[in-house]
Parts: sequence; C-alpha cells; structure tokens
Amino acid sequence: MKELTKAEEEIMHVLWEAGKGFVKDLIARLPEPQPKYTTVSTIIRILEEKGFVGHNAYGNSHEYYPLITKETYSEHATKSVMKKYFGGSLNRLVSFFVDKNDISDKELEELQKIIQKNQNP
Amino acid sequence: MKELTKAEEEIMHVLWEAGKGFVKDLIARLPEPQPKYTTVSTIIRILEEKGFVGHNAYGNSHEYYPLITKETYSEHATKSVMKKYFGGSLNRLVSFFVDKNDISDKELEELQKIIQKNQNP
DNA sequence: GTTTTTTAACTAATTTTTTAGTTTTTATTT
DNA sequence: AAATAAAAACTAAAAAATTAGTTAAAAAAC
Repeated sequence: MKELTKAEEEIMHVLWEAGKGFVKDLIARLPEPQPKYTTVSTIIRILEEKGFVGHNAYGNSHEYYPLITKETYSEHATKSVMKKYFGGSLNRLVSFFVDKNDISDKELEELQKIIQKNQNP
Repeated sequence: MKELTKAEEEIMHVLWEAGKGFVKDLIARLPEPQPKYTTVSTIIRILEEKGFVGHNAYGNSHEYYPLITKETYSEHATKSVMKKYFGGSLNRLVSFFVDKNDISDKELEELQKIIQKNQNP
C-alpha cells in the first residue's frame, strides 16, 4: 500500500467524510487558511495517479470520490505504528495505555465487553 | 511535539535500540544499503536542532543519545493515528481489530487479563 | 454567437527532506 | 614535528512534497 503524505491525507479525510465532491466542495470543507484551487487540484491528480481517488465526469467538471475506504487505510496506518512501536502487537499497544492510566474505568469496562462479545466460549 | 520525518525516525529507532552511539555505530546498525557517513551526520544534526538528540563529546568525537524516549514518541505517534482514524478513542481502535477477527483467542484472553489487572474493584 | 466564467490540465516555483561533497579540526601514526 | 587518518561542521546538490500560476477547453451568461 502506497503511503499518503500529509497534504494528501488531509484531502482523503475530507473525501471520506463527504463521500464525494468537486474540488470547490473539498476546499469549502478545509479549515483556514484554505488552499488555492490549483493546489487541491494538483493533490487530487496525484491521488488519482496513486489509485486512491476516482472521478465521475460531468462535462468538464469532475466529481471525485475515494477508491480506498477509510477503514482500509486505517488498518494500514495503525499496523504501521503498531509495528514500529509495539512489535506489531495490539496487546502491547493496549497495555501501554492501560498501564499509563490513560483510560477511564468506564472505558475499561466497555473494553471488557467488546472483548467478551468476540470471545468464543 | 515536533514530528519526525521518515529518515529521522529511522535514526531515532537505532538510537533507542542502541541507547547511544557514534555515527559509525549507528550506520553499522542500519540495513543495506547503508547511508553515507555524511548523510547520517546531517540527520543527527537536525535531530539535535529539534531537541530529540544530545551528545557527549570525547575530543572531536560525539557520542549521541536520545533526549526523547521511545515511549514518549510512541504515545505521540499512536495518539495521532487514534485521533485521525478512531476519533481519539482507544476502544474504537481495539474494536476495529477485534471485529476484524485479526486477534487470536489466546491474545484476546491475555488482553482480558491486562485489563482486569488494571481495573479497580 | 460572442463574451465571461468556471474548471481541469499543464507547468513552474517554492519549500522540505534526503543525500552527498568539501573543508576544517583534532587525533593518531610514523 | 610532519604526514596521515578520522570526525564533525559546513556547504551544496538532488529528490520529494507542496503551493501556485498559466493555458486551454467547456459551460454559462448575455
């Protein structure tokens, strides 16, 4: 899986949130300072080259949409961090935050339930 | 917290693993193709500017060591991914992988124990 | 139908990151 | 002490990423 650069990732997040959009729509959803039309257009072109984005043409207008789901890229990005910092182990990642007492009791309880639901008896 | 670029992160991983080292020691620990001395030296200089690395001088030689622990940067990097892809929630991250059946039964059991140990009765 | 506006494609410029070369300083060897 | 070697500092170059400008084509307004 190709990596997204920072600027590319930001555009993808907008596309994932919006589902689809013309360049001007994407700009409208970006925080200040909003980039120039041409800047976003360039990034979109690269994203199409990389296979992350597709488009429907309406005359000269292009409506862009994600070809890779947020879930797919989430998995990639998370596994990458997990590999670099936790030997690829989810348990080590969770231990890290639990040991830090970064997680509230309520959250811990929820977490128990999440796991129990998926455990085979 | 300043972000590490890819090359910077690789050097930091070597320093975290080794604890400390001269440039030539760091190069020795890097996989093929090993970068030039001057390349590593430049990256180290930038890491010192950014406050990630310090050094002890022995004459003209510098022995470098991390100023930021792997744990500190781990937390930053993981929270960054968690924020971008899981609304900042560890539970949503765990759910994601558990729902995917990416985690073996043995690991799930371990995970239960980790959480139980940290739960207040 | 011509003018104006909008859009994307193409190109260029800037900035950041990465890699490498040269010079200077210090240490080591003879 | 002079020659050689090793290291860091400094500088430069190349590559990648980001931002922006120009042009050409299509659509909309008049």
